[in-house]
Amino acid sequence: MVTPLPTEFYLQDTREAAKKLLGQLLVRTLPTGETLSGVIVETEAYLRDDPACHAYKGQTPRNAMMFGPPGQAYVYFTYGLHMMLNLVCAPTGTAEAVLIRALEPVDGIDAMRLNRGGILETKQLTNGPGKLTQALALTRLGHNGLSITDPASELRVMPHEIPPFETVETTRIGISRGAELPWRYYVRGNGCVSRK
DNA sequence: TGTGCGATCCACT
DNA sequence: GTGGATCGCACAC
Repeated sequence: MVTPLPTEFYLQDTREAAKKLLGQLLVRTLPTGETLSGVIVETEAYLRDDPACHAYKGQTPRNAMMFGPPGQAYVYFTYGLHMMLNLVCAPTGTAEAVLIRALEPVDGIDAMRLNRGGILETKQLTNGPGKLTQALALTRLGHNGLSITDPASELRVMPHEIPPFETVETTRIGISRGAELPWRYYVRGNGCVSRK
């Protein structure tokens, strides 16, 4: 029986966790019992004292989940349209997280295509943070605060092996403050990465 | 109580 | 390559 990555994984340095999450398997179980999954191929780290971090200015009802224990999902809504999936890292109260930006679909590709509402190439299903939450049917009300370490959880990160790959470190996307910090990581050459 | 803007995506040029 | 959609939150008044 394979178990999810343990809570301890999320207690290491958040940038290290962001790097090591590349190649791991994000698994989503639907209420129907159907399983959707994808390999994590792109992440970004958001740290305390990081001006781009939602928690930079202190705790609010919106970002409260980031201040909670590590190993749970922080799902939030932005641009009036999109959901973002983050994994909370560092000890309770620290408020650091890893943004999951892209997946390579593995299981449940037909269901993902339905959730995305169109005939799309497989790599188009989850090659962006707003797209992958839609493909996996993640919502703020339903999944914010969900454990990702509990084997019975609807959403969890499973240890996974993929062929050796090169990790690219670069600057983060879509932010104005702290934009110069090289805390975005992706699998070089993977077609599902959101943007070069 | 009002206003500005954001860790984006997609259609259209 | 560019701009519109669209809404919750933070902060100013």
